[in-house]
Amino acid sequence: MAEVAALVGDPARANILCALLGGRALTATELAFAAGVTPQTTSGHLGKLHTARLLVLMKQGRHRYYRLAGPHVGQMLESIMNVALEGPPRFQPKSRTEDQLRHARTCYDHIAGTLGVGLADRLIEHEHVILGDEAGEVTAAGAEFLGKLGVDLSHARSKRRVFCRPCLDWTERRPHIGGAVGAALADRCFDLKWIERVRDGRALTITPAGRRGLMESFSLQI
Amino acid sequence: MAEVAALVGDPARANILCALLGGRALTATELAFAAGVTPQTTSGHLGKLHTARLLVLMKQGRHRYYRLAGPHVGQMLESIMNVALEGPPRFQPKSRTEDQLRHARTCYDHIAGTLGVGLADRLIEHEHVILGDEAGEVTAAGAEFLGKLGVDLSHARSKRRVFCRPCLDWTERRPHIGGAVGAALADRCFDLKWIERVRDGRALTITPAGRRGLMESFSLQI
DNA sequence: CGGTTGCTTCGGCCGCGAACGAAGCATTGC
DNA sequence: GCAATGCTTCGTTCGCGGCCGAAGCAACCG
Repeated sequence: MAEVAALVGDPARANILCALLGGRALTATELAFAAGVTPQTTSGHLGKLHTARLLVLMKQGRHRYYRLAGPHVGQMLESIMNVALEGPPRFQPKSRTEDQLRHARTCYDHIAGTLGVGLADRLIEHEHVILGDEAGEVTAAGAEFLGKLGVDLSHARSKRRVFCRPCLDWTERRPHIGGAVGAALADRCFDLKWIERVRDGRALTITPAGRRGLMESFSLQI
Repeated sequence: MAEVAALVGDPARANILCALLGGRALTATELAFAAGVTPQTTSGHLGKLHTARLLVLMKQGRHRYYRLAGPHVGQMLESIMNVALEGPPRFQPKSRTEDQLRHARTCYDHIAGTLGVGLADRLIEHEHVILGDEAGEVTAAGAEFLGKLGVDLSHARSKRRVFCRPCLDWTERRPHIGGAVGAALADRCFDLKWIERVRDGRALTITPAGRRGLMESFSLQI
């Protein structure tokens, strides 16, 4: 157990894992950039994370794509973040990308940040979703609403993962929607080109079409 | 975030935190024994864990009692253990206390191990409790059953914490019952003297009275 | 008051491991 | 074929941090 924690406990590796919280598989070089160290150092870190089975590897040509080994790893990282937030206030320089992250980002595979919390608020307000402390459910009205939006709920329901759960947002400190429903909603937003990924990181931008769509469907002013 | 993980990443500190997962407040010397290092080294570790607010301190005479700062810390530790279990199989020597832990132990404030999973199984089997992946609920029949046993559910319900949730058992690899319900049930078992703590650790022994009671109330053969 | 116990602070030793430079393999492209 | 790119392995340096011995406080006890 200490070994796993020690792996996350190194700043470079923590950066790597956070970058992978975006949910996408990234190459070793991209991760080297994210970690802020040279490729050869990164390679060592990736090797350790891989043999400890925190990451899985996909070889493709001369690229090596690394992904988190599964949701349990993401959940662990989130819980560590939560504890870190309860800690003494830390000095953290504000930056451009930091603001973007606060605004909208992916959280493993669903939407977080101001946008994620806003979506959750609207869905709860209209009783499309009921969100408890540890789990949530989509109402009949919510299923219809999301269905009209084009979100594939039946596919989400068939998956072997938790259908709907709250996920504590580390910037807003309020829950957004995770689980299969959160992932399906995020997928649909990508398909509709409402949101787009920024470079290699977790940050998202809302497109003009997204601005319109969110206003029409969710009455959400960005 | 890396700082928090690094704190857990040291073997001595990991031992301290695991010992405190028992839910009780322990003195610095007891924790030194649990960690396997000298008191002065332990003191340094406790200082760090305290300033990082993973632990809280209660001074009582010349003793200093340390406790986990809250359920979020316990939850983090559990999630790290879960990931550690998914990792490559580790060589772990079997010991007497290890067996005791597998058999019955506290998990922060509720019952885990063979006993904890057995209790959960029986409650689910009789539809006294419904347990999902991320949350659970006590049925009307279950409330009556637990009430007759003397478990104070109304008090548990009034608390500001999650009422009933599954907690993945790291030895049995199946869920037992956590949350306020799990804590209330454990409290009652202590009151009835069905179970007793072993020394300073998390391990529990089942008393002869407990053996009878568990058989009569839960048809649980130990 | 000493004496004991519980815990912390100080100082110095030592080892692990993170970091990078350089070189070694693969894969792709011209 | 040669060169470029992507990534890893090797070897070395070096600094952080865990560890303990000794000493310093603080609280109880006679």
